[in-house]
Amino acid sequence: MVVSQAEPRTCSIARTLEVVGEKWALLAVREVFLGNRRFDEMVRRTGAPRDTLAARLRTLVERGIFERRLYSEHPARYEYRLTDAGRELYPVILSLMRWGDRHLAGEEGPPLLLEHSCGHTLVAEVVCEACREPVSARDVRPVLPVG
Amino acid sequence: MVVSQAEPRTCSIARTLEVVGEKWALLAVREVFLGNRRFDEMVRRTGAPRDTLAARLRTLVERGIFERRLYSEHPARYEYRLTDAGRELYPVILSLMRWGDRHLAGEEGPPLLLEHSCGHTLVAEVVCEACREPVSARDVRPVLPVG
DNA sequence: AGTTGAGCGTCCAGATTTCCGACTCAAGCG
DNA sequence: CGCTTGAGTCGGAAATCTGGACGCTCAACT
Repeated sequence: MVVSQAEPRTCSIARTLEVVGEKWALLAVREVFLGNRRFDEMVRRTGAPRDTLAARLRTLVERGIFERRLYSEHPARYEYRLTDAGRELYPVILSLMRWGDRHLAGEEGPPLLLEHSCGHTLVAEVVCEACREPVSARDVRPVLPVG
Repeated sequence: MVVSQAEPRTCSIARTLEVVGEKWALLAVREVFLGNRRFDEMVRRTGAPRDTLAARLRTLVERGIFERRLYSEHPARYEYRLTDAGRELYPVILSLMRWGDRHLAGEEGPPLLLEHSCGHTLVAEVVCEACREPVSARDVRPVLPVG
């Protein structure tokens, strides 16, 4: 009897979204990538409600995306820094940004540019690590891991 | 008077998240990339509540990510297909998946593998379109567009 | 000394979303 | 006829999000 196991898949996409898929989470991550590590600054730049952002930062610290670091004693002040795992979210941020640049930027073009150390404006592209070719959905076939 | 315009930025990341950032949206997109274009199938594979998924599909169609296409008259049945814009979300999906594979897969490894047409298992990497080098956050500097 | 302001939150009440199970409706199957 | 499949809708409970007010500590101004 072949059971067509149609239970919800818990793929890596779903798992990742459980960590950073809540509202405002990725915008908080964006701000830290842009160098704004402080609560008030993040509130201003993201537009998130203070309460919501506070909650989000708490869970992102718990989940190992941010580290809460004391940067001033006395008025005890903390800033949020990316952990290594957090830093590896950069491709996610770049892909989202790229899509928005292409599909949602008005005539004025993208509202933010990134300059790569090679001297060019960064345009992010996803390639296959093995052959270095750009990847499009039609070149890819899903395979169940041997288990 | 220098006004430190700290109003919420509407960057491309925020804009993109407004389109696909709601709960279940990207999982619906994932399913269609995996070839499951039908409502019931998506419900089963994602685990989303039926009504939430129905709402999500509606907005994703409105926003030009999916096309709702009749595949059977009489019992009128529709399936959801990616538009060109939707197909370009592939890098987002791949980046999320990659992060999950690295940081959230248990001992059994990733729950799903992708085979690239080059013959290797796909490992997605983000490179700078200009110099083809892998991009890391520290090689990048934000620049405000001349306006 | 008193006031203002920055920085970093918490608290609360109300609005929105999400969730879940049950239900509908229209075929097609045996 | 009664069961199954496909694609939803409905209603009420639960969770999440929101905006505004408030608290606290310190530093700087008047």
